Amino acid sequence: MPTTKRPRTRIKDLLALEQLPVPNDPLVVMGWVKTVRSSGAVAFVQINDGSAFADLQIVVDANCPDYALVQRLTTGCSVRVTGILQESLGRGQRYEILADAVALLGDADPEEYPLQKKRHTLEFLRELAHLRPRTNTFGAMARVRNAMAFGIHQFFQQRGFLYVQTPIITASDAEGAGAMFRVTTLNINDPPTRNGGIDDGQDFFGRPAFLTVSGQLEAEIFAQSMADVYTFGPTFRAENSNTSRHLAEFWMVEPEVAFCDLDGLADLAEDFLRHIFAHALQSCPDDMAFFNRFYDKELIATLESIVAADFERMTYTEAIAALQSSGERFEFPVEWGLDLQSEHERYLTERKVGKPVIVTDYPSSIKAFYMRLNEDTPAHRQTVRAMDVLVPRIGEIIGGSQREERLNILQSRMAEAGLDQAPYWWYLDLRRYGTAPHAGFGLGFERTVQFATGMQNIRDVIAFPRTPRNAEF
RNA sequence: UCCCCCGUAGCUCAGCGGUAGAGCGGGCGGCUGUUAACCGCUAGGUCGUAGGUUCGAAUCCUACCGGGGGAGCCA
Repeated sequence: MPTTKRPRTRIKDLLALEQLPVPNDPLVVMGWVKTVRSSGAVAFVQINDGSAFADLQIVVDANCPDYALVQRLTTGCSVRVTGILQESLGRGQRYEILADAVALLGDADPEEYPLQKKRHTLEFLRELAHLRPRTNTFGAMARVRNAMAFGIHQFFQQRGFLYVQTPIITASDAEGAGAMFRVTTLNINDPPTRNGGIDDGQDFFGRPAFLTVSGQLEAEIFAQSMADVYTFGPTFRAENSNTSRHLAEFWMVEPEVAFCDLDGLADLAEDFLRHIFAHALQSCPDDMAFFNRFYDKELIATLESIVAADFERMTYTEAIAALQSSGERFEFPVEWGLDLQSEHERYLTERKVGKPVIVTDYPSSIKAFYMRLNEDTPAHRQTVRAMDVLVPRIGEIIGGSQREERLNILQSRMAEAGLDQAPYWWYLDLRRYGTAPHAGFGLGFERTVQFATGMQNIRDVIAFPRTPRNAEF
């Protein structure tokens, strides 16, 4: 087998060339075969290396010593190709490679290889999480997801935010944000007992430990010293949720900002979403065009309008009034004090205003203890400085609040919620020593990728989805 | 967790009480600077699993398993 010292050229870089290179020396490209069209005179092999949405067409004529080999290539094989870049004689692509040599790196038995050169259902591909990145959809998804993750860091870094890594294993519970996964080294078949129960003192940490449901409380610690911080990492919910919008393991972005109130936080959330959508559109135009064509014809227009326009803002009280006067018939009741249901959120963002909506100042009774209590509200209509960012089709994409920085009010709110203050001693200390106004939000990364790609099911925007009874890969 | 729908060839589906079908994909052959090429031939199935009803079950009933959609919870 011939070898070469020449480095591999990425398909993306070849296709981006303004003109043919001078001198036009032989290049080496490597990738996986998408499709082969062969004949008695000439064969065409389309390969993809993941660097770009587009495939590269390899032309192999009878002069090529590997012509016979190419006749046997099938979808899924990996190959190394040496050849000259030329303007394509056919339509459908600008450049192609005229092959001098083709080497088979890895075979893929066509009788067994499950991916065909045609569309598969997303449900089928979920069973093939190890091969689906080779498809157009999941290659595009991987690149857009990567671009959005980069855009998130870029947004915060440009604004001087500090990226902090909060723990994945935690002993605290962020106010029952959801059922938690227990982490233990105890022998679950024969755990040590004490006083009739499991002796947690003998567990690894000397106490019960869990996978985190949120990095918020730890991010607040850093906001109370570094002022502008964000986290971006995995979080875990052991809820038995079987929907197209929930995962047991998902990634969350959580900025936490000192000396910031809810209005400032809403501004930040709006700028943030606009930045990452603009970044996805700008850095992955081919992938976004693909999603627009095959998954949501309105996708690019919707994202561009979000990038261009201000979000609508209304208070919870205004939202309730709007719902009550809408003339719509809702399945769930609309009444001040009740939480907004999915159907209500979707009405507001899809029908009422037709763009993202930020709803603020929810009743304190339906929100978490750490959200800042509004002054000047009647006792029976107490509200907190909370906000939800609602977007069409997904519903809630961001939830956040200004935090309660006043120690006495925070303590009374915890008491109302029936929370034991002892485990939160450090959280309360932040209010005892140099407390400062601050605010933060959480953004579900997969839901944001869902929104940006038009993918209907959250299991198709993460490489290895974790859902109830599903952790194969 | 609740409600509804669906499990038939490698994939996508039809068949809905009476001898298991199509398209695509695969194999073989042909043809062509082709574009998820095209043309011909061909192989391929314990009809999700286990019970039940029936002379007879892919088809009707029950349970379980798996998948999907919606709801709740939320991000």
